[in-house]
Amino acid sequence: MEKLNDRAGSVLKCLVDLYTQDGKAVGSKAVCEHIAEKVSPATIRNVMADLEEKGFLISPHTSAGRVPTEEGLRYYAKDLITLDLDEELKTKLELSVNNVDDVELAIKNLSDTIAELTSYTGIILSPKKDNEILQAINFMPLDGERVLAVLVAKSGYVENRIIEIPSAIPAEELEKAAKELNQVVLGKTLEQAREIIIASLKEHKNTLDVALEKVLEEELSDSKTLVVSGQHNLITYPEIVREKLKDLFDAFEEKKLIIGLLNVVKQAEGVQIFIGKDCPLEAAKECSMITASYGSSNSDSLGTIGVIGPMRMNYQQTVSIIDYTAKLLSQVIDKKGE
Amino acid sequence: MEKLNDRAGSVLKCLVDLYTQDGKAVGSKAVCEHIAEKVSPATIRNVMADLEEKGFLISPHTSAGRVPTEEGLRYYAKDLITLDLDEELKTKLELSVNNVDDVELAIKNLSDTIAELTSYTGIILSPKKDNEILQAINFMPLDGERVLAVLVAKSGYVENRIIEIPSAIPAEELEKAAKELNQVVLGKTLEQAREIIIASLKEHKNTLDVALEKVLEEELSDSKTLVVSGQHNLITYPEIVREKLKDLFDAFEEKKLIIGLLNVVKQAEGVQIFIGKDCPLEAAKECSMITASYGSSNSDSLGTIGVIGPMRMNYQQTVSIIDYTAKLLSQVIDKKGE
DNA sequence: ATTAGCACTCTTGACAAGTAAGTGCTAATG
DNA sequence: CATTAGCACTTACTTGTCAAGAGTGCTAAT
Repeated sequence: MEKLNDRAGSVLKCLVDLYTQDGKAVGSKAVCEHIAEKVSPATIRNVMADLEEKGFLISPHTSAGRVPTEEGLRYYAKDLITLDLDEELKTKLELSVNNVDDVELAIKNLSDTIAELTSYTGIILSPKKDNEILQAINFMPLDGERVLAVLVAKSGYVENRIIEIPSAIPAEELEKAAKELNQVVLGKTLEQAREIIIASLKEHKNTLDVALEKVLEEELSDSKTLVVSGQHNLITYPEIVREKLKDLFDAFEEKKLIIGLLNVVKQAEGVQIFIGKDCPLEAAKECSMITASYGSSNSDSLGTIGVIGPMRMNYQQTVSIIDYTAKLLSQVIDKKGE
Repeated sequence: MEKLNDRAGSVLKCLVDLYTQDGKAVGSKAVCEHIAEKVSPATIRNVMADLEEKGFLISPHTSAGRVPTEEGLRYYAKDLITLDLDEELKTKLELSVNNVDDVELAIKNLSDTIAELTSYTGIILSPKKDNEILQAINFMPLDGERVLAVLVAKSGYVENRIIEIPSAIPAEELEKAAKELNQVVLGKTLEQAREIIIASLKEHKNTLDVALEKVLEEELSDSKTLVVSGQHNLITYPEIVREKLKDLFDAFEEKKLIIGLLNVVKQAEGVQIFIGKDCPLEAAKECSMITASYGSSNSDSLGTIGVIGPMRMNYQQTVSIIDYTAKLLSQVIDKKGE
């Protein structure tokens, strides 16, 4: 993609900034009034004609000013914004994870805050639990045929499963089993723990281990959760027609869809920007999506954080927020992992 | 409210049925074509004029047919529908709680199914946990300053809390405490358990009890949860303007609002119908809401189940569904309580 | 009591004319 | 030579008018 000269850049930036405010086409006069350079509307018009030539702008009709194309927005988002976040916003983001030592809760809070700050929809995919470090494991007998298994990870994440067992196991037996298991499995990741249990299982057939293996398996298969905040914000943007809105909300409900999508996305480093048809989610083909990966620096267990909003998004601010939040969340997780 | 004669009733019923299909005003000819009685449009017109006189109908303008007023809908919902549910729908509802012995999950499934069957928004407020029967209680030491308390209720409901304790407590001590507590507290309701613990606390100051009391208190204050399903269905109805839609979604997000509202509502027995301005929720003043209480027959621990949809709702079917579901859910809970 | 017929009212869509907004082009300017 | 003022041109938006269509209320006939 060729580089625009300074003036063309300023005009495009100014036009996009104006356009994103209300989604209406903007004319040369309006740009002239808001641009730093002291030039006349006629000059702006010449530049705008060039930009249209290049495919960055388009006029809905001859007397309607111009609207950035997806291509134009892409150039804008790539080359014309600077990462720079208001101190106030930084503080708000930090506050939402302050004194929170449960990662799940931190994620929920951040997602909410992102939605609030951007007025778009915040989504956070939590990282796989495979690499969570087991801190404690315990069994509680409930009745003859059911045992509650409690797994606590170092991150504060707690999971319980009720396990059906074929025959009653006395409480002492259970305690012994738990203690033995603790010896072997503590400090390992869930993934490692699983392997160990499966191995030990092969040696001496133990009813409890069979059951526990099942627990861990479920754990791993269902190991990602998605938090979505502020969906209702999208209702505000009239250019998202009701039908598309419905599709989007359906997608949010059908979390699997989004999880799949974010898995595709998470490979890359840094902030990724998807504009219009770039969006890997069918329902968002007329929206934009900004994502970033986060995660502990010493593990490959990554999650993804993102925002979905209208195509006329405030890219500058949103990208900054996503960038900052991804780093913040990584810190939170790092701190827990210590 | 005076009673309408048979013919007026038929006309009102037929008109409302037609109206609810697409929300357009309906004329005498349309009614004539769908009503069982063999009468001419002119006759229908006379009846409609009467109904308008009584305040049940209104014409948007002289040549537009008629639309039921809120009053008209109220009469319709009260006197002109019969509780009668398709076997197929019954089966679908039953299937969604079949083989589900976790009450929380049953509630979620039912809410989803209601939303799916009605195309409106399903809401279920779960009953207070006060009357849940404790089946087991246990403590797991995590590190020097934190203990995980696990409470299991007979219903399968599990709650964990991480408790911060001022000074380390040895594992044996914890086990002993748990065992003692189990002796005293098992089989009691959460509410009773709380009282017992507070009492025992007064006798011998025990660090653990202090912490545990806090757990139970949180439990009680935050003892209701709200499940909302199929919000996106409301997007379909164009008469719900975007602004109202936003208000509604805001309300769903702000669950407290709805919880408060459903608390107000739950006094009554049987199905309650709120039409338009009857709705106790500000954002739903132009919608309708149908609710019913449910709960174990041998306790006063009630929850509420409901649907929010457009004013031109299929009252007949929706009321039947809510009625049936409330009974179904009560059964599920009764069965668990055994 | 019911109904056919008809005049009346009001919305809707189409069309025309006038207005406003914004453009592209040309010629003048520093 | 880049910039700009000026102007003709294009197009959407608005307003007004008109005809068609839908539905009503009323009256007179059955």
